[in-house]
This record gives sequence, structure tokens and C-alpha cells, in this order.
Amino acid sequence: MSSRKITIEDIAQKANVSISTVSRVLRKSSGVTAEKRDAVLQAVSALDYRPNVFAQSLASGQSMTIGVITQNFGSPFYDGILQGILLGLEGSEYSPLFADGRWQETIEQQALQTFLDRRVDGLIFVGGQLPEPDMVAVARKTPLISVGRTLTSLAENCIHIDNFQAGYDLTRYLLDMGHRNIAHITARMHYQNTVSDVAQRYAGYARALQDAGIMLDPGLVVEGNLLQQSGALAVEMLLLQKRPFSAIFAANDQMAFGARLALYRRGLRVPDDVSLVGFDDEMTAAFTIPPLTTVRQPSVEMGQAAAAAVLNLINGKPVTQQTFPSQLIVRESVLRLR
Amino acid sequence: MSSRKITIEDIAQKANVSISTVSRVLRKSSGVTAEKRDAVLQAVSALDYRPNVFAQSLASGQSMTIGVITQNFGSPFYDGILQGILLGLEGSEYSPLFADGRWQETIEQQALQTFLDRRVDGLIFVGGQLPEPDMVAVARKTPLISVGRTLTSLAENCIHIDNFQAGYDLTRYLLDMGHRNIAHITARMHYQNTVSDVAQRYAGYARALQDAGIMLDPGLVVEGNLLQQSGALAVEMLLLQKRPFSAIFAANDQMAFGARLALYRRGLRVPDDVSLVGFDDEMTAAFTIPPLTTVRQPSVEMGQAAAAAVLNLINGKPVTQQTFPSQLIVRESVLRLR
DNA sequence: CTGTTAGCGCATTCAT
DNA sequence: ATGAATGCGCTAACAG
Repeated sequence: MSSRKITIEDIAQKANVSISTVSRVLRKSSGVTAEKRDAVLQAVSALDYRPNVFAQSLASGQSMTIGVITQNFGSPFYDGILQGILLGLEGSEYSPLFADGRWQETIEQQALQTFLDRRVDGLIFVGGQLPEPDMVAVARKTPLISVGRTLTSLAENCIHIDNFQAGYDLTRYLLDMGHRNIAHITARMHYQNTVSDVAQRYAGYARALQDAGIMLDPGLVVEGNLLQQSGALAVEMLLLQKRPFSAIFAANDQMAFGARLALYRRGLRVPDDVSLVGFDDEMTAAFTIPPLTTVRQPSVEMGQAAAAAVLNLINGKPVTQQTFPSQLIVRESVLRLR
Repeated sequence: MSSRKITIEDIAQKANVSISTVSRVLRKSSGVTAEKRDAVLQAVSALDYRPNVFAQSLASGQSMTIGVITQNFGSPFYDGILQGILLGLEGSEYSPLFADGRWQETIEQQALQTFLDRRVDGLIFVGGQLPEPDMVAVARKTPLISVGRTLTSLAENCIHIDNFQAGYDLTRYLLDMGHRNIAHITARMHYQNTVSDVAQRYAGYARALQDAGIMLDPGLVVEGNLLQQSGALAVEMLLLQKRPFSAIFAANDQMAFGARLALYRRGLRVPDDVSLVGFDDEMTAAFTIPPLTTVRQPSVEMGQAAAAAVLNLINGKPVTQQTFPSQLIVRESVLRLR
């Protein structure tokens, strides 16, 4: 490997200018003669020059990166958001750095630290477990946006759908289909002082029942942990209660899948014996048997919005809380009664 | 924000030593008096000092990072590999940088370029579309490992299962269950001069039939694109052929899910009318109706191996091609005939 | 508009 | 064993 790394100086020489001029055309800052500019550009492509990002960052104090911390690379739903972020960052001078918190707070903490060490200019959390005070502390130093998790003390920095409304509408749909005994599979609703999105879904469910003059039966509300397995367990518990129910509203698709399997194991058909609805519209929801009725969050758009928001924050512009509309996706997992 | 960023110099002052000494204890290099070492360490934690990675990298020429390029953050299978990589890197001085190629060559190319610009010390490709010559060129400059994609001219740098054997075993299993007319849903088998993993699966399928004295019926082999939708289309095509088949072997779970839906739409029951097997053992495979028989690749272990391998390459140690065993996961989607 | 110069924060010789 | 000095490659005043 004889080819020494080429630097800005090589370009300067080949273009017969000073390194500052080279820097100028590269950073497209103040005016430079078209002539010199072309010469520089030519030299750059001729020598296939790539600026050293470390030197750049060290000198400028900016890393031109945005750290994205998600909780699960394997989830199709979060994946949509990541796609959106990618899209939203396209064309901006910033490039994303990804990390996966794996739903474990220590790992998330590490990821955050790594990003902070890398001097990211902005942060996007997709979900997350970190205590809200920590988030606030970070936000004070670094522009921060949260998607899919609502931070009460950082409301403007959050991007989400109206989970209450969505939960209400979904329950309302089941009611309209003639269901009266609607079970609900939720998940831990509070974390530190953060009210999670599933809590809002639950609240919507409760309100819809109330508005319909139906007494909410606490025995029909069971708690899972958002994973498939817990959905199956939830159904087992539900069945143990011996309380009748004709429909199940799972707070996310994963748990709905688990519930689906448990029902199958018990010989209960969907939707003939029990109707089932989920939440998130994961990719596979359309391919289950039967295809699952669920709620779609505009994840890609939300990701784009998140990207746009950090960019704004970085540029000192203010951001306002953004609520996106969700959409009821009606498929075949719900039976019309009577 | 009065607190100016604290640097190595602040530590040096507080510990009454020179910055070089501080640097020494931090880099755990040559001997330093226990006394001074402790003083430095104390100052470090007292001031909560975090070295500037850019300065470090600029001065040392190393970034202490490993770039991981995957093709789909949303796939549970790839997710296992990423988990493994995380595990394998744990404790090493290197931290991973993730990027998602989104199955698009241009994006993958960009991600690679970004990593190269960031001077990653090593690269791990999880799947990928880049032309093999490009990969070879990159490998010449930067330690590189490929997981889930076999590069013929970079064999030692690849980590995979024996896809031929797995395809053979899976087909053999169907034969043992009494099936004679076994359809196969595959995918594009060649990309540039790379023989893809699904091609090996197909070869195993073909050989198993041959060994069983069964003539392979080309009409029973259809091509998809690894996505769910294509599995559904494949079944439609299969049905159009009017050729009888009692089982379908899809080259991956995603296509199996699609096939499952198409069968459902056609009123065909699984496994009563048609048996179905997939490949990859994605998380949801266990939660479909019925649960899907498939092949599990030890993705986490493969990820760990990949991490270990890059680390070795970085340290100048040689690596050898690694083939992992796969495991047949028998579930309820296959009917024993007669 | 353009060249010169001084750091950015740290690793690393080179002396001592 | 330790400190002083040099430079990594680039940006950003600063002069001109």
C-alpha cells in the first residue's frame, strides 16, 4: 500500500490554491472564483479525495451526525420509523448513527454514552426506557426528539399518534360490530413518571366502553409485556377467569399473534368464536390467518417528522409537539355479531 | 452552560502530571507509577472526563469502531445476528456502528462509503448486494467479514450454515413424512458471480429428491423474491400449473407466510391439504397458524463469530471459513401421509 | 476573494 | 518513569 492518504493539502497543490480555499469550496462557504472552484473540484475527483471526518469534527466542533437509538432492530413497526428517519435526513448534511437499546436500560444507557462521546449533533429516541429526568438532562445539552414515547416534561420534543383516540376508535369499531364483552391485553402502563402509549390505548378502550354504557370488567383486562409470548399467556389467564368475551383487543400486534396461537391451541376459532384486533399493523399482520384487524401508525411519516424536527432544533428553530393520525385497518379477524 | 468541555489537560493539572502521563494511563500503555496512575484515575472520575474520540482517532489513526452493514433492521433473523455481533464485541475496545442497506445497492454503497469515511477498523456485512469485486477491493483495505452471504473469492471471510445440507435435510424430512410431490419456492439464485444461499437450499432439495429416486418436476419450482407477497404469488402460480403437490418448501419463512395466506384464500388447509415448511425460524414462525416447521440458523452464534473474526483480522490473525450447524425445527405445519 | 496562521484534543516520539 | 514537543487533517479567524 504505497498510496498515502491524500489530504486537503494534496488538493491545494494540484489546484494551485491554498488549503483554505479548498476548504471553502468544500464547505460551500464564502465566495470563491468559479475558476478556482472548478480547479479544486477537479482535483478532488481526480484524486478521489475524501475529507477526514475526524479532523473536520475536531476543528469544527460538529460531528454532522445524528444518533438514533431504537429498542428493537427486529421490529417491523420501528423499522418503518427508521426508514422515515433515513428519508428525512436525506439531503441534509447530517448522517445518522444507529444503535439498538435492546429494551435493556443499561444497553440503552451505553448507546447514549457512545453517541455523546461521538458528539452527535442531535438525538432521536425511538421508544426507550431511560428515566425521564435523564432524558431531560440530555435534552438540555443536545437536541433531542422522541418518537413513540411521550415524555410529559418534553412534550414539544415528542412525535406520536393520538393513542387515546386510536384505542377509542378501535373499541368503538368492536362495539359497532355488536361486541359487548371485549377483553383487553395491555402492558405495564407507567414507567417512572412517563405515561406510556399503551396506557393511552387502554384509556381510550375504557372511555369507549363507558360512552357505550358498558361497565368495564376489570377481569377482562390482563397485562402482558408487549411480546408475543405474553399474548398467549394473557389469553390463558382470560380463559381461566371463566368470564365470557367475544372479542380481544391487544395493545400491539405481537401480543395479538400470541393470543391467536393460544386461542388456536384451545380450539377457539378466529373470528368465529373470538374476534381479535391488534395495534401497529406490523408487516405480518396482513399475512396471519385470518389477516388481523389493527391500527396503522404512519411510521415512515413519523420518522421523517422526527428527522425534520431534530434538524430544526439543531438550527435553533423551535419545535412543536406533533400528533399524527392513525388509521384503522379492517381485515378479517373480527366477526359481526347477530 | 458555563462548563467548558474538560480535556486531558484539565486532568493533567488536577492530577499534577503531564498530559502524556494522563494519556498513558488511559491507554494503559507503558508503566506509570501506581501513585500517579491513581491520581489520574481519580481526577478522571472526579471531573467526569470523557476523551474526545475525534482527537483520539485523528492522532492515532484508529477509530476503534467496526461498521456493520445489514440489509433489513426489521427482520428478526438478521436481528439475531446483530445481537450476536453486539455480544461478540462486548469487552473488546471496539464499538459497532450500524447502517441499513435496505436491500438497495445504492444505499448499501452509501453506507459503506460513510463507514470508510469514518475510518472504521473493520466491516461486517450481514447479507448484501454489492458486487463481489467491490467487496474484494474493500477487503484489501479493511478487514471484512460476511455473514449470510457466501463470497466465493473471499471464502475465509464468510460465516454461514451449510445451506445445501439444510435444504437436503428439510426435503428429506418431507420425504420421510410420505410426501412425493414437493413444490419449492426459491428466489433469484445468482447475483453477479455470487451463488446465493437460497441456491444452495435449492441444490439440497434437488439432491434429496434425486437420492430418493424422484424426478424433479421443474413445474413445481417457482421463483419469488424472498418477501411475503411473492410467496403468495408463487402459490397462485403453482395452483395454475394444475400439477399435484402435497407439500411446499419455501426458501425462507417470509415466503412461507405469504404461501400460507394464498392457500387459506384458496380454501386449502395447512397441513391437512398441503404441508408447508419454511427456512430461518423467524420469531413469528412459532406463532403462525399452524406453527411452521422450519430451519433455525444459529444467528446469535454466527454474529458472535463474525465479531470475533473481524477482531482477529484487525489483529493480523488469520481467519478460516466457518460453517455452522443448522437445526430442523419440527412444528405442526407438516402432515404425515397415510 | 484568497493565503497565512493558530488551534481543535490527543497520541507519540524524543529527551531527560 | 515522565515531561516537552510535534503533528494528525481540517476549520476558522485573521490579514491582506
